Amino acid sequence: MQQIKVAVDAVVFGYEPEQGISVLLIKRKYEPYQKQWALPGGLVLNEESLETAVRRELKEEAGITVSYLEQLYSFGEPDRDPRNRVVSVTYFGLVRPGQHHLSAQTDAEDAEWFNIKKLPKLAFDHKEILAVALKRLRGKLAYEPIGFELLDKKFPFSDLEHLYQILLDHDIDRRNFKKKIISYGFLEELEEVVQKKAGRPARLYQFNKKKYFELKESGYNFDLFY
Amino acid sequence: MQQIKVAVDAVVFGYEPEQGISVLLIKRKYEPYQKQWALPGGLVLNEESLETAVRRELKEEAGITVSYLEQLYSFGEPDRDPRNRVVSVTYFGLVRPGQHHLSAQTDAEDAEWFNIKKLPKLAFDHKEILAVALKRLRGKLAYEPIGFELLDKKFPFSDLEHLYQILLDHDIDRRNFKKKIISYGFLEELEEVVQKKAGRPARLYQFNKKKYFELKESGYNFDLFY
DNA sequence: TATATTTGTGTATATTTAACGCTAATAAAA
DNA sequence: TTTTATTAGCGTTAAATATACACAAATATA
Repeated sequence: MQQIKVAVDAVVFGYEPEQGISVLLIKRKYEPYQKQWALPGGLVLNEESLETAVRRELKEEAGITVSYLEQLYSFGEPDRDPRNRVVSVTYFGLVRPGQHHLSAQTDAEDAEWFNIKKLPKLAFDHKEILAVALKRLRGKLAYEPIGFELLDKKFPFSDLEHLYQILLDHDIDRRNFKKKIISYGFLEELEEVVQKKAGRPARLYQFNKKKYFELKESGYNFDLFY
Repeated sequence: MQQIKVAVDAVVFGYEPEQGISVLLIKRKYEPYQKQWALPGGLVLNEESLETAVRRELKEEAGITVSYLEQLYSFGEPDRDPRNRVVSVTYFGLVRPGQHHLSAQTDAEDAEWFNIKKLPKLAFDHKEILAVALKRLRGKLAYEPIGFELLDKKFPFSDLEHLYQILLDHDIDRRNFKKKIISYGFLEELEEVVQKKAGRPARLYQFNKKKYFELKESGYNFDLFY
């Protein structure tokens, strides 16, 4: 008789120009790893799909709705949970800054954003899961315009620049970067401008998903290593 | 009380210059979908890791050992198995031609290679799983030298050419292709030659994993769309 | 009013990719 | 044994793409 439970866990990233990239963690209310930080997640209900389970947990534990969600990897080592065997199907999510605020926790004692460079000790094998998620984030950024899911719907070009700089962890040439992104043709320049601090006001841009999918269908291949 | 079972399934591809790309299928011995073709796989034992489970099933059902294995995706829709809910963690495998021969079936009535262009009707949601695997195969081929896992250890260059041609489904320029592959520097040209049918004998090459990983570490990025 | 800060923009050079066809070596057929 | 068919092996040029690089415009702040 098989004695294995199925859970889902989510690695949700957020970004703000001021703070950089953060990941959503919850503080566990119960044993094991009581009061330690962990990825949001939990057991899958008998009748719900895996994705539904993740979205439900994110809502319950942190009151959050993601703008992007995809399956990441499944972790199933026999001893990854000290209680009993649990296979966890993990998901990779992104939220926009406007959705950043956290609330409504049930199973969790607390939910907070942690900068990915200042992480606490994590429960279970969640450190490993997070490492896989970060690798996916960096990888995807290079060949899919996933970065837009981390920005507001309308954003100044410099936000995008900055996002790539910190994710790729090196400076980029502003002119060449803009040239390349613009050449893909899935960004719309708006009339509006925004004033952040000092300096010249910046035009706002928005991502056009429809155009992106058209390009993708026609076999275009996005490529932003740099 | 959670009532979900955990299974593994494998999509294993093989390649032979004559036949092209094939996938390994087994004929089911028992209900449901009795006598239909399906992907090899089965329930995970309580104490074994997921990967161990896949390798065990491949051995039991088809007597095969893969040269490459990685996790593909997890399928968990509540109704994907008519008996009870089963979450399947699927794997993506490749075998070399020398390992192609099949044998030793227990749960399976039969095991056979099917050309990916001439597939039978499949049990469960296995058609969908296969589609994801094919997408992965084509995708990976373009940015990782995974093709070598489908060839013999020593192979003439034309085998590699041919493999890419049928996978990418269009002609490639032989000269440019060779130039590009050679430029990566992870192929070794051997003294040996081989005579296939008519025509000039071909030099044999072999893949040098060590050099490949060195290149990869140093941040090289393989790229073979074309 | 001067200074600091951020946005916005073009060109020249180097590198990479793409297009292209003939000769060499062998087996098979005449 | 000669001819024919088949596959392997190889270099150059043109086009496209990527890279390096610096100053002016618009605003807030001192």
